[in-house]
Amino acid sequence: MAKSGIGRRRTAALRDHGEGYAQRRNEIIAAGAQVFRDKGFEASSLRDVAERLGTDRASLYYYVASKNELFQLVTQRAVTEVVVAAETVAAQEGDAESRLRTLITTTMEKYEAHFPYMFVYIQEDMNRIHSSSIDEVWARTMVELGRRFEEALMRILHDGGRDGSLAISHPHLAMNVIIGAVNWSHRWFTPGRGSTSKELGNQMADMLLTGFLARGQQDSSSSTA
Amino acid sequence: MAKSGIGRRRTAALRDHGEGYAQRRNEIIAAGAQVFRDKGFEASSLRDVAERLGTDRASLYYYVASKNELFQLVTQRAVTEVVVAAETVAAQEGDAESRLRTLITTTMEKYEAHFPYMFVYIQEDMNRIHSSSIDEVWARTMVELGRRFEEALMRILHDGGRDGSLAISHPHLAMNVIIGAVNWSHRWFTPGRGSTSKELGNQMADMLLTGFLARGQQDSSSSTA
DNA sequence: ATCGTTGTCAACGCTAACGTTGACGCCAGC
DNA sequence: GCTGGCGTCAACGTTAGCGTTGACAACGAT
Repeated sequence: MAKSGIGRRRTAALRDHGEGYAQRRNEIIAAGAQVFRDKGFEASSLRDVAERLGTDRASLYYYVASKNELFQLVTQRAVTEVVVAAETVAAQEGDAESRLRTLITTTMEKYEAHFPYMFVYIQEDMNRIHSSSIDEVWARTMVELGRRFEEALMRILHDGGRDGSLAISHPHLAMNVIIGAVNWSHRWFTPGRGSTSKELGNQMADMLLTGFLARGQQDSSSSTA
Repeated sequence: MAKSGIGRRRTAALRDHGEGYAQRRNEIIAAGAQVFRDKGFEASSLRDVAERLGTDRASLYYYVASKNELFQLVTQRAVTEVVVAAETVAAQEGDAESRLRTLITTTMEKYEAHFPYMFVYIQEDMNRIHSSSIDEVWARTMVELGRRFEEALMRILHDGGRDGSLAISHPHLAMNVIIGAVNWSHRWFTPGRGSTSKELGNQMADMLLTGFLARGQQDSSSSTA
């Protein structure tokens, strides 16, 4: 609110986007992402971010208005991109099976490409943000993006029923299982260590599509209780 | 450390476990669980807990030494119980398929029985606790429990390869997919709303065992990249 | 009746984080 | 060489949480 001193200068510098200014700003965003990923939003302080860059906390305010804004800058692009990609896949031609596979691999690849930005977002439960210190308006936007991702996935699952490529008795639960499997990667996936996102995505798709049951059995105690 | 005043009295009251004392303490633990679940550990303050109980923050210290201890009390029993249950299932007789199903349903049932205690634990990433304010020794214990759960699951998956009931090309990834699907429930499952944990567990097991692919197809672009 | 225990709470000191201010050294362009 | 913006940083005021202290009112046991 107080457009005083540093606030003015930041706004100005941002407007006439100086050459190296944007670059330094990106360094700060990257450092912020790492800190947020390590400690979570609430436990992170701008002091941590400054230390990681070997600079002073106050210097950050020349580039960023607040911890909240930094969080937004960290997540904004990555999340939007993932959601748009998902919607694109959902709207593609082709049977639902292959679109589901593509959605999973594409999402994993995006998680890798936007590492660790995406995981910062996944870690925070944007649904409970009203009781957190994250900016509320921003949180609503994020929740909305999450909803759109779910919608894209649901569309594929429903299409699968129609085109006969998928057999899904409980679509909403299926959605949560898929999202859970994919998003839980924030606890174990580190780009560069082990398989690539593409490999992992395909293997995950295999598992989710064909199941763990060895072929040549038809069992299934199954169903409700 | 400072065994002064209130600390002494708390220790004493705890030792000669007064009748209503334990009960009031449990109320506080329950309230703590709710607050932790709503806001996450870091964002929660003892002030929040006190307010939820309509009492004063300082009163809590008569029952609980610190926010850290409260967190431990909230998670301790639930997590231990889930892990022990998982190990029991893993050690049971029977083919791997049915044990895997049982592990999933049992876990979901425990999540329901220990709601919201278990979700408080799942929400926090105990692996990054060294950079959080949660007690480090305690965190290690929790990490160890998580490892034991994974171990139990891995045992079942391996057995499935031997007894021929499961076909799993990438066991470790399969483990992460299953755990992800199950644990992600902390974002969408509320006991009493919708299906029961037993129903959900069985449906999830169906999905993971048989996959989403409609039968009568054998496709699979499959595998690595 | 009185005394001690029990549960509570107002108040304190301390720490850490936030966002702001004002000024400093430095290099670029004139 | 002078001047002006640029990036930095020491220092400030403020807020919020922590854990502690000391006392008070209620009540049960003696």
